[in-house]
Amino acid sequence: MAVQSVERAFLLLRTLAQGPLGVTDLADRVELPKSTVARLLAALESEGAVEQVEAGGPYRIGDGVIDIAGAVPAGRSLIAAARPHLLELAESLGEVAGLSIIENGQIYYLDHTESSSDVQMRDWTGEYAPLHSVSSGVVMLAHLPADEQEAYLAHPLEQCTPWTNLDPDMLRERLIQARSLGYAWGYEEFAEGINAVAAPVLGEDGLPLAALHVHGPAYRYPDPDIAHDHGLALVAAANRLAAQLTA
Amino acid sequence: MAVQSVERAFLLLRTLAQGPLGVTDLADRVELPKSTVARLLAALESEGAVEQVEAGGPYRIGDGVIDIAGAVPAGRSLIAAARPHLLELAESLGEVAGLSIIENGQIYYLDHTESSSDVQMRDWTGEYAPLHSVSSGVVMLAHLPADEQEAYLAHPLEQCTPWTNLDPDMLRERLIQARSLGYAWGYEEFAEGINAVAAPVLGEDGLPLAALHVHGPAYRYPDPDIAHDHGLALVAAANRLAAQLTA
DNA sequence: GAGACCGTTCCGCAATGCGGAACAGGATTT
DNA sequence: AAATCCTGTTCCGCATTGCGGAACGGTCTC
Repeated sequence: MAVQSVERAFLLLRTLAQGPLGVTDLADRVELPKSTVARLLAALESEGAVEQVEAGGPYRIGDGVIDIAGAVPAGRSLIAAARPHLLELAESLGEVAGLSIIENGQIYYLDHTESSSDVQMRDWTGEYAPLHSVSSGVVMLAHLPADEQEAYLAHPLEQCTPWTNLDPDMLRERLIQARSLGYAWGYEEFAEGINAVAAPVLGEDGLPLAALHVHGPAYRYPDPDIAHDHGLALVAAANRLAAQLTA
Repeated sequence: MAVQSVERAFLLLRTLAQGPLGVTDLADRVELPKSTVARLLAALESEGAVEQVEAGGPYRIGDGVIDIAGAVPAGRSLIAAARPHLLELAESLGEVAGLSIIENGQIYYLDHTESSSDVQMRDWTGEYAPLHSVSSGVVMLAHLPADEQEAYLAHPLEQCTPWTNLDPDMLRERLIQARSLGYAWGYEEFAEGINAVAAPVLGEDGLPLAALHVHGPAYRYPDPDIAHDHGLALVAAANRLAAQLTA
């Protein structure tokens, strides 16, 4: 049994979210006595959660709720929006799918589907990776302005595995290719035994908002016959997510 | 005396708005017993207002609050989002700061900081001004599509003060300059004795959502040595607000 | 002037929320 | 391996708090 007053308070808030209402009207809709509604509204008003449009008149949602909601990290709604796309990718491609953004000049993993394969793999959600060492980083770097790309390539690059590509010229070539193809593969450059394909989720300005990727164990992923098709699947999913985010 | 449970529930929500916290930590910060906090969190969780990041772990703000806030008309959240930026501008530049949008082909002032200077100035919140006569209008007009700019310049322009610039060719030149600099100054063209600098808050499509401005009395504002710097400060604040709004 | 309807306020009552204590589980330390 | 610490969760006796019916003041309509 929850706290009745809190339950009722949120009932009032959700009802007011549909549009401003007076005490009597609100009481009718939520089927509570006017005095109860008035008292709860007074309490919500003290918290800034509701406000009267004019003295003695209808109530509406107040800045108090907006301030609380506004403090929520933007990435949280991105995760919610991307989640169905990740599940679809994981289902159709048969490997783990993930979502990441650039944060502090690195890849930050926001979300992953659960690993359902026989090989139990580590979940990188909440972790960071250098841009150049993962396909997500490569595809997002590829869509940053040239000066930002150069600034990144000019700073010391981390050798994550023996296969991590550190040569700036080869990396530049790789960025060009990623931009051209729309996706990129990474082979054991960040973690040994892990390969991944990624595509960028672009904003209307062409800058990368996020990246979607699918990764699997290097010993069986990818089968060369499917590498390009998986790349295209990532591009398609990323484009669908981008369209949704900018609608 | 408000409803204690509602008061406490919102205290928890505001505290969680600062970042996810566990029950014990939260109880310490709000100085309530753990069982009280746990019960209120359970109630808020039932409403979707909070959620546990992981089972048995920290709590964070939930979609229930975001959904309620999301139902609020956009202008209301724009004012809330812009407010801290206005206060910061007013504080750092030492003059009144304001927020406006284009409404019905005119500037509509949504909000202003309070005038703290020795010269008491009028508050234009809730009022309109012709686009060409104020720097806010100029910077937003500058970022509208060319056909909309031409349509505006083709219609009769109001002479608000003897200094109001009405020449279409000079106004076109001014729009080009505003677009190039990112900000614009207006000298007594709307109200005698008032100068203002403004920068546009642009959406991801490059179209103006709003404008931030700072204005002061013409006899002392701006000091020529600081005009460019204040312009840049407006640009920086507008860009930060834009980033926040489109996250 | 009477009636209708709104938001607001009051107050007796008992249901609800409170908070101390205890519990279960996981992590850390010895 | 055992003890300790700390977390989130649950329980339950108690009394404070919230409830809701009734009344009030103000505004609008007829």
